[in-house]
Amino acid sequence: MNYWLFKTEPDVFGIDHLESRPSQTEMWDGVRNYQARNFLRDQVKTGDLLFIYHSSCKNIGIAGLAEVVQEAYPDPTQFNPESKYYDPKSTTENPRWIAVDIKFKQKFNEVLSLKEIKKMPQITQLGLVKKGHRLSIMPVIAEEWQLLLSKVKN
DNA sequence: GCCAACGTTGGC
DNA sequence: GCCAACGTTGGC
Repeated sequence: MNYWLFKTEPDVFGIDHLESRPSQTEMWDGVRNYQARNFLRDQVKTGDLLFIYHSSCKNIGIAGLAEVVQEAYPDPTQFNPESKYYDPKSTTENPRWIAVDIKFKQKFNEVLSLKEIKKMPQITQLGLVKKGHRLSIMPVIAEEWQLLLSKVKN
């Protein structure tokens, strides 16, 4: 089993939206970056756990926990001309983009802020603390996952 | 709103 | 296949 961090803008879709969805489950679509796509396609598996990370907002950081309940399938938005994620070069025979379904597990009482995470000397692998860190889907190694979880105030 | 750091595109 | 131009991301 693997651990992940999924980025999202809470003004658009955050941990609260996920919690209030039917079955607290949502299709994670719209990923249009090849590296992130490859993670979704090849490594994100049903049963994996992930942090929901809020970016581009007032309270930046890890806001909660979710679980992958359906692994890789073709992202339907790529075939929909009405969607802003429409990709005319993608075909049903050879879909370019991948979605997964995730289910809400927990909302943290306090967001574990990026500032705090950057202050943790043991966190060295996590993409968030690296330069650039623009991936919207990134792996979290088990040691760092446990450490981050232990810092969550609940 | 600024701007650095990336990713993508397209001419050659 | 190179690389300049352009677009996007995302913290600040």
